[in-house]
Amino acid sequence: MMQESATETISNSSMSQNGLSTLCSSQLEAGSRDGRSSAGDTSSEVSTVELLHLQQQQALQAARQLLLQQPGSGLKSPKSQDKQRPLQVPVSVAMMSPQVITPQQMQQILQQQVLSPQQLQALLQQQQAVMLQQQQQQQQQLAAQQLVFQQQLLQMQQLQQQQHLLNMQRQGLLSMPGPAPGQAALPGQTLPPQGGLSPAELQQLWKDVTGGGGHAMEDNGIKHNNSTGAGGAASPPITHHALANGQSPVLNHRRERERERDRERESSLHEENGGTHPLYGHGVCKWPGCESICEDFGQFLKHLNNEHALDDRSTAQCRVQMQVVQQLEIQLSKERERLQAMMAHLHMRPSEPKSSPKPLNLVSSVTMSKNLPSASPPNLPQTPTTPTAPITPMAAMPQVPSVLGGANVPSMGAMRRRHVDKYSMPLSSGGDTVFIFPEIAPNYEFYKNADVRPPFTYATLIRQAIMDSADMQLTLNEIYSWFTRTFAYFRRNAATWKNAVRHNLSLHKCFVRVENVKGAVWTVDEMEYQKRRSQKITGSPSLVKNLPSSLGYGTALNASLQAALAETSLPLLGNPGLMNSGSAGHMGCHGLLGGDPSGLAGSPPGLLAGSPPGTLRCSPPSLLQSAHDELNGTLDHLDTNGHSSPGYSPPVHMPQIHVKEEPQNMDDEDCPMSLVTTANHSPELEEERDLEEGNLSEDLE
DNA sequence: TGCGAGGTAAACAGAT
DNA sequence: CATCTGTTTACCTCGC
Repeated sequence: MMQESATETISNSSMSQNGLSTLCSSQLEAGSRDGRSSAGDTSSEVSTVELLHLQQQQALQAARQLLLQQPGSGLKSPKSQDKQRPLQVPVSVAMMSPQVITPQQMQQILQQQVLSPQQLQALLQQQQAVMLQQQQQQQQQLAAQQLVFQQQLLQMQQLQQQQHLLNMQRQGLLSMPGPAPGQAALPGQTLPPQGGLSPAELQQLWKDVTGGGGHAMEDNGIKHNNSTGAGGAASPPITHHALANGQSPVLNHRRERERERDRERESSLHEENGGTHPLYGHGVCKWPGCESICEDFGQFLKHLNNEHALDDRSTAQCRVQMQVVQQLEIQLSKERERLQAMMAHLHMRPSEPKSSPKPLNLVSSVTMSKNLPSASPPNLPQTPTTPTAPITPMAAMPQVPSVLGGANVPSMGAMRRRHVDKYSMPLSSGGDTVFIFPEIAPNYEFYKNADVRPPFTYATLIRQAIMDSADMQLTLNEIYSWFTRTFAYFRRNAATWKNAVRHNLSLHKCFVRVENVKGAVWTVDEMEYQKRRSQKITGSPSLVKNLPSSLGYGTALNASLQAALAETSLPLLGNPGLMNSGSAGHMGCHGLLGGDPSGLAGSPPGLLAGSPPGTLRCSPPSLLQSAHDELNGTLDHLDTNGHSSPGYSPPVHMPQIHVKEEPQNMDDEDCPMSLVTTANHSPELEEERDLEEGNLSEDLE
């Protein structure tokens, strides 16, 4: 819930517009059929959706027929695709059914594009013909005026959508991590399970596009598209967005022109912006996959114009980015649906009526009533530290009323967001921060960019920081840097939270100060930490008492139990061997279907309930799904003594080994959670003006 | 109601 | 002397 809420709030606007646009498209089609639908006619939603599906099926059929007529066409069945001649199917599928496109297909599309432009054109024409035929058969009257009106409306909304999408991209909200070695996709970019691209795959796509893949591009559709002149080079030959819905190519062309105008306008706006550019930060070009160093803004502009001009490669990169965004949007819609269902189940007010798209709202109507952020998505990364309009921290937190309370309100004083912390489990992966939050894991980027207080205790964060370091030890200043680097929230009020950090370091025995050559460093006494944690758990009678009934998110799923789960994997994190950032989004798939978390007696099924068995997948996991799955996987790794399966070795830095003090509870610690590795060196963070200086470079080492 | 956990503020001392 | 680091105490809210 937590995660869903945050994700929703981040991209709500985009999704809403997209959804509206899609709906409008459907209605447009329907309107041409029965001539009765209108933009505000919600009663036609079902039928139009069905019609859309029908049209997609028909278009798919047409594409298959066309391809089957071609010699060497490899379309026999979806299973018949092999890697030698894979593209015919992917292209057709990609155009007609975006949600079933597989990563391989996408890659093939981008890399090879076996279909010639003529074939594509023929395919489109045939698709259009089939659609028209279908319409003629079923349609008795055509309300021409309505059609025109709806087309206009559609264009408007398409325009808005594109604008917003571009904004989001440019603001880095949906930024694609560069292909830096060891860098993996962000949790927030985990892609949907329904055949979407995994972050790693998208990463590969970027590499392909930015690297050798560009040549393949030039040899295929894009170049041809340029020659056609329609929309210029920025118009991809296969506009996944446009064609995905099986809509008329004519309409798509129009949209492409609209987008082109949009891009131009945006570009000019940025150029007038005077030294700031969403693609430029900290002397580095933030164009996906670039990261070229630019001394100043002028040089950046030069670089941008030279290296990222309106050419085939840039177009392809832009297209991939669009794919990323679209996948995220699809995922967001699904997560939103799930959230709605969950909230409905819990008798909570739905955050938003699904049928009423709204601009980005970081504040859930369920719990938040103040500090309403006026920031739209584009503002989000730019104003994480804006004190006047802080993003209400708990807005993205779990929809548990007692937990939420506007922890970011400065006047709260000692008011706690007590258990919020326990819903989460920060993990680390040697170098790159890895957060596995059952509820908010995908929002790592969110916390990184938004002025939202992380729902973790200082102790947890400090431990995370230390475990995140290469040698499991940090100086105080490095801990500070980690805080500021990882959470936008800690880029202000430094005196307050730094004092709290010091206070916690001194207060908790689990933090051990070690005199080093360079000075004092802080380490984590893992046993002490676990001891403290287990005391928390065992000290809560309700934990055991409520175990049988903890089947949901209700009170039975109490804080103690959640704390046990939340911190389950913490000990593991320091093991660099477990951290393979390259497999982000895929790890944690092992043994996830085991189901019975016997090692954690009474583990909250409610927390795991979001994973219907049929929906579990290894690649790519959905945002929330992965968290749930990973939690399952963690539990599966437990034996009955609460010890984890092989893979965890105690941190060698541990100053003392406490053999005693075995956790009495069904200890769940030392269980590997799935490791969603995130790129942790986003330049956006460093843009914060009050960001603590220094130490940023040391992270890059 | 009491207790413990956690957050915040502050005082203080030693080191740099 | 200022700042940083580290310790300690006090007070607050919250959940149990």
